[in-house]
Amino acid sequence: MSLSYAMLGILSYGPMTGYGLKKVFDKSISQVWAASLSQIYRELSTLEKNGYVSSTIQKQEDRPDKRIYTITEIGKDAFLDWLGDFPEKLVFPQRDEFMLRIFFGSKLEKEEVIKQFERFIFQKNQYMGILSEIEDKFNEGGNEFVIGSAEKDKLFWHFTIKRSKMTLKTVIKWAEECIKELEQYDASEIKS
Amino acid sequence: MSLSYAMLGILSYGPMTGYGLKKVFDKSISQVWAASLSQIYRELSTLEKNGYVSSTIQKQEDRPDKRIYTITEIGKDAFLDWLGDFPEKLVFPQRDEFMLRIFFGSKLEKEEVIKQFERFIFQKNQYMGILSEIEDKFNEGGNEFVIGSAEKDKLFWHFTIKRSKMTLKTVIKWAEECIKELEQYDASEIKS
DNA sequence: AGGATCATGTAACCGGTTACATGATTAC
DNA sequence: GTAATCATGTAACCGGTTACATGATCCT
Repeated sequence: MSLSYAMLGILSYGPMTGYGLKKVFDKSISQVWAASLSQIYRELSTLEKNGYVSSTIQKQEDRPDKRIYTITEIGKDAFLDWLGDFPEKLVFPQRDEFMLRIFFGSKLEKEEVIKQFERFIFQKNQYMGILSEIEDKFNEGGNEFVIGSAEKDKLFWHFTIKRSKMTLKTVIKWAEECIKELEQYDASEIKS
Repeated sequence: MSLSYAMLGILSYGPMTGYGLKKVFDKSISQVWAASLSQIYRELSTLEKNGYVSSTIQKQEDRPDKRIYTITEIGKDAFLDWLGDFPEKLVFPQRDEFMLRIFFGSKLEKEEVIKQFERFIFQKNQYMGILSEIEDKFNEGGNEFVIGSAEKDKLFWHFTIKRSKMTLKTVIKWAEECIKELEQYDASEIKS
């Protein structure tokens, strides 16, 4: 399962609590793999049951006790096996609710569809801004929760952000062109 | 649930069997929303239970009997409601196994990573070819299972294909640039 | 002879989401 | 005072995947 390998990958940089893992997900990997806290805790207990991680409890007086997880040798091996074993086929699941609605767009008024394309563009632009901020902080070296401070780690992290930005730019362009095509189509309809 | 609306959307073009729905999914909507047969049958029975579709059995001698589903007025209303009610936030789930591996790419040999990028490019190019074929057939007007033969239906179908092609082109470019950056990084490493 | 197509379903499993439960401390 | 942060979990639900079951006809 991918979630478990994502977690093992993070733990390969150092021991951490479940709560800490969640932060790393949110601040860096979530671009690529998202996880909820309940999922993380559930998965940690099965990882421990299978011997991929071990845990120790650290008592704290002012805060709740921490359960700190450490990756085992077996866990490291499993992670590296998974990493080296790229899947033969990369069938990315195609389920996009926005696209599904566009597919049936002929059943809506043209104005309504254009409004939705514009909303789409607005939100994608917004997300582009957020991404740029994340990237800036990262380049300044500020973000403590981006694991791996080595230059090579940063290169790969940059690759993931780069892909998000490139595809964002593309889908925005796509939506703009769709609006144009819709308007042209409409104009030709009225003439004929 | 999106699957049910996808099915209602297809049935709004005309009555169909579960098996027929599967074909429409595979030949056109699967770009945007995929479905398996077992899912379709399960969903059809709940749709019928809730009064969104009704069914009649058509006896056949040489083939198994057909259960033909027809969308009801309630079903049509529900579909149009859903279609008009675009979601406020389009948070597309970010879970991509390939990207997850790239994220941890610093733990692999450079050559290994490049090999994976090249495999990625190869497969995306292959898929681009398939898409173009689908598009050509569609433009010739050949594909019987693309629902809705009206010009306006075609326009929206074209939008979905267009998006797939544009994003494919972009991710291929992304992977090519990553390879270049990896090689440049490696060269600078050796010098220093 | 063997696989694809037509045609319908059931059951188990797996992983992601949401809700529930608890409770102190700190920052605005 | 109230929201966020720290910290850990459990339970139910929901939807997607995989496997199982059946069986005729058509194409190579």
